[in-house]
Amino acid sequence: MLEKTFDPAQAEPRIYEEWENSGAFKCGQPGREGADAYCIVIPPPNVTGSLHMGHALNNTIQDILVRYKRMCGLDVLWQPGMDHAGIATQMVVERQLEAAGEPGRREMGREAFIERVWEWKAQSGGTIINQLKRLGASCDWSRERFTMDEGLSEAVLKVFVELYNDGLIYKDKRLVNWDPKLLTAISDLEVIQTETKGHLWHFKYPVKEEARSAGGATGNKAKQRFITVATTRPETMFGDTAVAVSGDDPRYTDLIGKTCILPLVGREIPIVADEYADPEQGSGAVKITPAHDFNDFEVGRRHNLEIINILDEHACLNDAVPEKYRGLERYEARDVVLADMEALGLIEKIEDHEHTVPYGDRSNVVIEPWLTDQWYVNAQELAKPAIKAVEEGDTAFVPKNWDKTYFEWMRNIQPWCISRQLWWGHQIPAWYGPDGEVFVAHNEDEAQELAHARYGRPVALERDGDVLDTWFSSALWPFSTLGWPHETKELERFYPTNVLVTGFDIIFFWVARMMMFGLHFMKQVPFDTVYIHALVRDEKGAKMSKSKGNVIDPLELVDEYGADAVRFTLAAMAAQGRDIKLAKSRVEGYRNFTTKLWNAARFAEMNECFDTGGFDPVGARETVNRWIAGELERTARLVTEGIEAHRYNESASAIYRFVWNVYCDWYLELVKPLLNGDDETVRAETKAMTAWVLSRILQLLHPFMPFMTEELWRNMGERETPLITAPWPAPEGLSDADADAEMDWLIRFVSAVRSVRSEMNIPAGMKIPLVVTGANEVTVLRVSNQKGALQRLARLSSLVLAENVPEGSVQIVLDEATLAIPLHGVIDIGAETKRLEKEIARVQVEIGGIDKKLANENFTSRAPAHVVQTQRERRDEAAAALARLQSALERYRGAAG
RNA sequence: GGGCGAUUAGCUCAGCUGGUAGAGCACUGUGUUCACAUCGCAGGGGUCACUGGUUCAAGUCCAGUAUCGCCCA
Repeated sequence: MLEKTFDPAQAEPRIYEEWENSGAFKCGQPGREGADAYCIVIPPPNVTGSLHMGHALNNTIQDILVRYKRMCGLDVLWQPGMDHAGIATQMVVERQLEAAGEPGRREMGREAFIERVWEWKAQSGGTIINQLKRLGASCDWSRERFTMDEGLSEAVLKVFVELYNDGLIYKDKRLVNWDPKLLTAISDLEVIQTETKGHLWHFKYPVKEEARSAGGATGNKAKQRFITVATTRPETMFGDTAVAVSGDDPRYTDLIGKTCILPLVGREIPIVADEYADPEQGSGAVKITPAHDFNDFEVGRRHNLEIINILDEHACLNDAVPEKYRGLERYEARDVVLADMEALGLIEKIEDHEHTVPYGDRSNVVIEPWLTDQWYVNAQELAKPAIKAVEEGDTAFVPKNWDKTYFEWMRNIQPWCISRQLWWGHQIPAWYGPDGEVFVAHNEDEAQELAHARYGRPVALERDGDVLDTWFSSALWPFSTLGWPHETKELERFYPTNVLVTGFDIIFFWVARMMMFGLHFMKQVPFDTVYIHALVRDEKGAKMSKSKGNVIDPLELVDEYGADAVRFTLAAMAAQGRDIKLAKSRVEGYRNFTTKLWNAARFAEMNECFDTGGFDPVGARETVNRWIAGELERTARLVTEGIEAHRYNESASAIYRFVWNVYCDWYLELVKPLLNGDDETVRAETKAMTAWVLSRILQLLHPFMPFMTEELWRNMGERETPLITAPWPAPEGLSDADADAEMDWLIRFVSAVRSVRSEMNIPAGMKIPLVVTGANEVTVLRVSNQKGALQRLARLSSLVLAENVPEGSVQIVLDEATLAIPLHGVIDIGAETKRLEKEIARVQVEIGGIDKKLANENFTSRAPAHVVQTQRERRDEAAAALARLQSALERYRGAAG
């Protein structure tokens, strides 16, 4: 016997273990050698990460696809793994060392530190993997990969060396986003631009050519001309090498080409005309600090300006500034500069000013644009085929409009800085000779060979200490995890993969880079489809983040409602193109749905409806059975189409409606008498159909709620295979229009009677007589066929056919017939009259509307014939109903009068 | 500044290619034999942000306005 309720906490781990032990998650299952392959690579979560709602949605969608395709008979690989998250991981371990009072990273040295990171990973890394399992993710864990694994590292080496040899990786001195706390370069995408209230300081720089006359020490200051520059970063003035003004700005035209004297420093710097200076902004003149501002760097390049780096790696002033200021931290320096400028009377004014300040997303300190030597990938070159592939549809975004975001970024792509000043990661395979010459090779021996060839003798080589950006290795994920650079059978079989499922915020991070490297090294796109799902937000629509403290922990929801309910909720809310604002009440509602299914199964069990196999629904005789088979098949089609089109919410709502509003609300109620009846043939067929439909429900629901469906599958039939590897329902041509029409009529009949009962406050327990009048042949037949069901569901004491409506009856118009409920003395004629009048008014409005349409020449001539036809039919039906309602009303009036 | 998107029932949201406005939750009334009170039955609630346009027909297509959100600079 099934327990009274399903206990997810007890059942889910047990079922998951059984799946895993059975090998069902693995690709290459016996019997599927000849089947089509289907592959999804997981967007690798971070080894330090833990499951948040975004992961829950992302992996639920992948698991739905994977389970569905597995049931369709494909050879499925869901390739799992994690990336090594250079900065994040290094920070975690460093913090751990600090907390334990142990020597820091630099004290213990590189090798020992990296050993500690591996230890950390073994002990506490990858908690997210177990969290994914709790969600039911059916990844092939036997193939789990990590970006720092030997195989993936081999791929990284090969890629680096090849791209270097092809000239697509190079070393360059450029401005990077420098994190002065973590002491490494970081990517644009790791920089958070934050709106900040600051100031705009207006500094007066004296113009050399218009200085006061020599010798006038005390001054005829009025004669001295100044140019006023506005800046948000006074402390960078030591690095100024020009002042820029707009060439169209009449205030400054005469100054272009002249020079000014940089206060505090005394350096002469040119005044140049450049479009970057905006006459509307500040004073219209800007100081140019090419070494410390990305825009200024470009201006400097255009005017061939000197680039003076004034900061060290900690963002303290270096020896390039006057002695007084050396060693000052950038914000200390700011205060000193302001004080000194003030003392010189060179501050014209100070305005409040809102501007964006870059912060490191990990360190949360202000990022400094800093001039350094770094390794770069020529992303512009690699982007070309990646852009083309999407333009030509080799890879398609779903929903489509995301390709705009992709194109926008790819077409404006900057050189990709891939070196990081960290220890945890793939160390760059570059060795330097005594003269600084670089040798890029797969290993030191090979580098030595190259060096030997150059120097003609063995020399000491020093390896580049930097490591590669984590995304460099993540970019190889779709093929490195399949065994590349080795020609494995998995690589052959599963590349290109089918779909990448991810959030839009990841388009730049992974999608773009995977596309570039996939195309370059495999000559094929890494995936046919990129499905971009919604972002999960909190109830108010804010992005969930740790700092905001509005995070809903998916595992808490799983504890509370079960994994099935959480998954179903996410699927049901995963409509395309919209964010998900998650409310707990939705999860609760879908938990109730799982309970409903459980109870339906218990009902089936109590009535000995077991799926013993071998039942052919095509041969069913009973109308109700033929009907439910057709309804099931229509639902199966909707569910299938929904998944195929990535419209998971449509699949979810189709199966939800079928299970609850069709199977439970009507079918099970209708078959109760049959299951308890005397007709053994009917009974056997109904038992079989009840069980068969339940099995189909379990199959269709399995991708969405795998645990409960698997549990019921085992308990509700004799099975050849666990549900996870059971086949997906295929269409069998089960629709029967006559059965559908009859059941539709029955449902309307029962609903109408119930409605009237409720309106008239007829006690639920009270059975009432009902007389059908004006019935045509079909209705006469249906009444006879469905008499038991009608009496039971409408709670009728008797059901008869008659010529005339008995006096004092409640009357219900149903198609051509009028249902009369004779209740002498019970009914309130006045209330009934009102009810009918209201109904009449409603129908009249409807008819009026249709008549207006049909009277319109343009409508009848221009609208498609079938639309016009539908309107005519609707009008006829409404008119017939109106006539019957009116005659019903007449009878009351007769009775009252 | 550039781009994307949203505005539909009290709340959270569906509504694909134009053709009778839907769901869940909440609310109201009511509970009959043993699947289910995590439930059943019945019900109330919407000038689909606004203004124009296209069309026989607009929540749906187009333009503009307002408000809100996100991404990029």
